[in-house]
Amino acid sequence: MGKAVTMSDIAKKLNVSTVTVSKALADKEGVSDEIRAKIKQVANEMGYRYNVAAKSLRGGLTYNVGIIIPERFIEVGMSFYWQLYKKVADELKEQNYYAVFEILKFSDEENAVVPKMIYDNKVDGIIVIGQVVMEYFETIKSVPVPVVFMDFYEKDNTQDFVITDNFHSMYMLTSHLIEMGHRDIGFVGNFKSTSSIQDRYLGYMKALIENDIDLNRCSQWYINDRDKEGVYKDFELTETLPTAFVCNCDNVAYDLMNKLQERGYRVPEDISVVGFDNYKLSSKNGVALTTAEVDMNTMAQTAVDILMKKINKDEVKKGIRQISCKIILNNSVKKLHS
Amino acid sequence: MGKAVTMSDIAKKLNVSTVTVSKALADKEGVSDEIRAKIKQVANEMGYRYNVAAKSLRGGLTYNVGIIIPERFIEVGMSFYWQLYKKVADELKEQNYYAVFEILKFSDEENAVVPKMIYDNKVDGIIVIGQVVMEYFETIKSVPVPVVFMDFYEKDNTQDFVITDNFHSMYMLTSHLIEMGHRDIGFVGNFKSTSSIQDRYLGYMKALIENDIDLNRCSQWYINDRDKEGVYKDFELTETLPTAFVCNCDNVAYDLMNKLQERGYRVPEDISVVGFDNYKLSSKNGVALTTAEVDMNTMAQTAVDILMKKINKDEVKKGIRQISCKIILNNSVKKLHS
DNA sequence: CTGAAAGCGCTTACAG
DNA sequence: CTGAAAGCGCTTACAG
Repeated sequence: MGKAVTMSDIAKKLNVSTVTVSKALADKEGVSDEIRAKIKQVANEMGYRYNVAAKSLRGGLTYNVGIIIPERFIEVGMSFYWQLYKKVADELKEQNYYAVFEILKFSDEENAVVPKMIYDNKVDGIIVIGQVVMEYFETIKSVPVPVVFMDFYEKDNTQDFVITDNFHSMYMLTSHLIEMGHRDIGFVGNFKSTSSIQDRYLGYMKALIENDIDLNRCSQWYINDRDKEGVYKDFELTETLPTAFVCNCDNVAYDLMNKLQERGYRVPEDISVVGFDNYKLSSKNGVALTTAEVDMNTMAQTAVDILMKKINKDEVKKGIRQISCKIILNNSVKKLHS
Repeated sequence: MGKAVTMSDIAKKLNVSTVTVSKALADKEGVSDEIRAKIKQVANEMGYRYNVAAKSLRGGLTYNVGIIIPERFIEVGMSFYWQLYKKVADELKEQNYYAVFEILKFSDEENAVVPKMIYDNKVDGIIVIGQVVMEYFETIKSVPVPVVFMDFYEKDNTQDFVITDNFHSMYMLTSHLIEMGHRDIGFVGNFKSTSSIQDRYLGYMKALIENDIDLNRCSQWYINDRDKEGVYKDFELTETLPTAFVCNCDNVAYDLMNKLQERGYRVPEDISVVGFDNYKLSSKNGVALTTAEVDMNTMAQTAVDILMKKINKDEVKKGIRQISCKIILNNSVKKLHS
C-alpha cells in the first residue's frame, strides 16, 4: 500500500502548482493542452488515485446514496427487490455515485429508527425500496437529506415516489382475460397489504366492472396469500374454481399453478392464470406465464434522476411517477369458446 | 437541510475549544465529566452530525468496504449470494463500517477491469463474493487495499479465502446416504465449473471410495447442470436411474425432484435426493430436502474479521478458512432394506 | 494560462 | 483538564 500519491506530489514532479494539477485532472479550463496531457500522464505513471474524502470535505457531498430495503422484502426466495437494487446501483454508478446499502430491520422499522448512515453523514440522499410502515415513513421523510421512495406510495404529495403503474397494467391484463372469453375470474393477493397489490386489485376490478361482471360473484374466488405486512403464507384453493385467476405477482402465480396441478388441474387447459412482474425467466412444466413486465430499468433511472436533481437542488416536481408495464402474452391463458 | 452544525458551533455555544468538543464526543479522555455531558447534550439539541469526510481526510480511512459480486451469480432466482451479501453488510455495520456495492459485469471480469471504487479511493478494503475468472483474480489481488475472497479459492496461499467446507460436508452427506443403504448414487453438478462444486464432487467420491463403491459404475448417473461459468442450463435425467442422487446445491435438487416427479418417480419412495446449502426454507410437495447447511453467519463474520485486521495492519494468518456445515436430515432420503 | 492563499471539519501531538 | 496550532488533500475565488 505505502504512502498515497497526492496532487502535490504530481505538482512537485512537474514544477507546477497543485491548482494546475487539480484543473488538469478535473478537465477544467485554464490549463494548456500540453501541460494537461503531461499531468495526466504523470498521474497515471505515479498511480495517482483521487481522494474523495478531500473533495467531500470541501464540497460537502459524499457521492454516496443510501439504499434502504425493509428486511421482510428480501427474505429467501424474494429476489425482486434485489434485482431492483442492482439496477439502481448501476444507475448510480452512471452518475458517479455509489450505493451504500442498509437493511431495515423489523424492529428498526417499527421503532422508526433513523438509519445510521444519516447520522454518520455518509450519504447525500436516500432511496427507500419497498413499502414501509407509516411511522417509519413519517420519520424518514424528514431526514436532512433528499429521499425518493420506490415501489410504493402514501397519501403525501410533498414526497417523491417512483412506482409501477399497477392499476392500469392489471386492468389491461384482466381485460385480456375477458377478451379471451373469461368471466369467472378470481384474484390471488392480499389487497390490504401494500399499495401495489391494492392497486392491482382495483385494476382487476375496473376490468370486471367495465365488462358488467358481478364483483360479488367473483369474490368467491378471492384468495389471500400473505399477511398485512406482506409476508407470504401458505394458501388454500377456493372451494369452487373460476376459469381464470389473476395473481398479484408471478411468485404467487407459480405457487398457484403448483397447487392446481397437484389437484389435477391443468394450466391453461382447465384454468388460466396471469401473474405480474415478469422478472423470473423460468417457466414451469412448459407453461409460460402471461404477465405484466415491470420496467425496472426505467424505474431505477427515474428514481436516481429525481434524487440527483434534489441533491443538486434543482427544481423537481414532487409526487408520484408511474412507470408503465409491458404486457407479456404467453401460454398460461386459454381462449374460451362461448 | 440548511447549514450543517459543526464541532466549532458547539464549542462557541459553550465557550470551549473544538478540541474539547472532539474529545467529548469521541469519548476520549481529557474532558471533565461535567463538560462532556454538557457537550453531548448541546450536540444533540443542535442536531449535530459527525462529518466522516473530515475524519476520513485526516485519518486516511473511508470506513467503507467494497462488496463485489460477479453478475452471473445474481441472476434472477439466484438469491444465495444476496443472502450472503446481506450477512456481510450486517457484520460490517457492527464494525461501524459501510458496504459499498458493485456488480462485476461479465465484460469487466473478462477484461480484468479494476473496480472504480478502488480508483476513487472509496473503500478501505474489498470483499469479493463468488468465484471470478483467473485473470480477474490476478488483477484484484494486487489492488492497493486489502482483499478477502469468499466462497471460492485458488492455488494461492498469499491471499485470504473464506469458504464452506464443501469437501467434508459432502462426504458426510454422501456417507449418510450409504448408511441408509444406498450404493447406486448419482451426482448432479458440473465439477469443472467452480472450486466449490468440484470439492463437493470429491467429497462425494471420497464416501464412495471409502465404501468400496465402483466410481465408474456411478459415473453413469452423472448429470451436468451448468456450463463452465456456473450458469444453469436445463438438464436431462440419465437413461438409467440410481437409488439416490447427490446434488451440488438445493436449487438443482429441487429442479431434479421436479423432473423426477414429472416422469412419475416419487421422492424419496423411488429415488432419494440430497442437496447442499439449506438457505431455502420451502419444501416441495411435502418433501423437505436432506442437505448441508452453509453457515453464512460465521462466513460473514470471519471474512469481515479478517478484513478489519488487514485494514488495521494487524497480523493475520493468510490462507483458506473453511467454515463447516451442519448436516440437516429431512425426509428426502429413504432407508433401503437390503 | 498559471499559482498563492484560504478553507472545508476534524484530530493529533504538544504545551500549559 | 483544557486549548492553540498544524495538517489531512483538495478546490474555489482571486490576482497576476
